Amino acid sequence: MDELELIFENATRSAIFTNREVLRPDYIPDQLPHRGNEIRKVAMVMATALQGVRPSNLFIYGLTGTGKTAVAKYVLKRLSAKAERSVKRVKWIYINTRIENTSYRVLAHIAEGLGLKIPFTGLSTSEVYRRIINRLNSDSVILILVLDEIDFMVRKEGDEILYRLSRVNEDLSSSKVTIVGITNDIRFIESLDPRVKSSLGEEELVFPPYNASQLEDILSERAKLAFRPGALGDGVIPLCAALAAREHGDARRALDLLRVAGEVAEREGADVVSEDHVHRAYNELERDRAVEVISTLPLHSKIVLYTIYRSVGDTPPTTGEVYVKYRELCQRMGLEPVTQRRVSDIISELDMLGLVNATIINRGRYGKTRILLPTIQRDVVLSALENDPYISMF
DNA sequence: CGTCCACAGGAATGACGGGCGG
DNA sequence: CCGCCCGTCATTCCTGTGGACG
Repeated sequence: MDELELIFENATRSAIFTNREVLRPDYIPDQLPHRGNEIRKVAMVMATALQGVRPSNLFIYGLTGTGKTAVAKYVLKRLSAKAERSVKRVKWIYINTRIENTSYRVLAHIAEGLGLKIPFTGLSTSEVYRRIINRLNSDSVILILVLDEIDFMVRKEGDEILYRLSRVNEDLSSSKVTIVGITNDIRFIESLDPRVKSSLGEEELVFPPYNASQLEDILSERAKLAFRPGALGDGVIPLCAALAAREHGDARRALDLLRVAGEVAEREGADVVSEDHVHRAYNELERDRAVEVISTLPLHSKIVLYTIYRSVGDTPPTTGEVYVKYRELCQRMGLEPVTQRRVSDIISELDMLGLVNATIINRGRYGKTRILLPTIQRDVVLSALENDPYISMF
């Protein structure tokens, strides 16, 4: 066997995985462990469609990786399968408004889902809306619209499409439309126009985060499909679950961790995934995330981040101290520094991105400030910053 | 017990570049 | 293609605040 043949063989035949696709975030399993209550609730709300009655609009809230999307898709898939054998026709369209992030694209997506041909530009949004209405009126169907990550669209476009969609039934005679909104931002609901809020939230459902033992069940379930028998070390799944549980019980993170751990093991030619592989996978994921986030930061945010991480070892700096160092650095780099007010906002942004930990403290006579603690390994941050041509010049 | 520190963080406004509808 | 709008980064001016100090 020649060298290339060997490489290709190794790529196709894994000592670790039988099917790694089932560990990817967009995979929808047949079983959704520990979401029985949620599945039942969604199903009960949606079931009226089978009697030809419009289901109530539903609002689903829950942190990332709590199974919101998976449950919604799962129930609706089952529902439409059941409906094929009933009198009333039920149709559902899934839209991720983080991707279809303008009202035009959302409407165009709906129109396409109804079998209409819509150019990606050229029509006004009201024209697309009109065509959707016409189509629905010439048909008799219960249409369930799933708007995932609905907060993204509203942040960008305002809630006027939601208002329009929530009242679409007033323009319809034979067909009916139900809206299922999904978000992980709880404050988002409060920011809505009260009319939209009451209409969209006819039914509400909160998805609690998974705890460590529930994550273990989810991982075990998938691992059966993903890994070769015996390819997983004993402590691997509990460890992945524990690490992910620490980060708000995010099942997606847990699955990523398990998959990457498998890939790390595979890369080194091990035939069993060990706990050590999990730790390395954890670092790798954290590193990737940090590099990704840091590389897209504006220049001055990078400089502020740099001053915070450079001073590790001394006592944790306050906003004022960081600002002084930041100004020095700007001068050395020949850049105009931004104001302290702006740096204050930059620090808040870095805090929200999880790149630093900013805690407000009151030192009485010595004022109120924030102390900045690093949250990530220093070399990860510094090497990510090196990628910036400006910064690497020092 | 009132001051006053060292900022937090809200509001208004502006420069700038990119995308979109007409 | 052009004007307009919108998001982002930034400034200016501002009011708010917990508690050590005198």
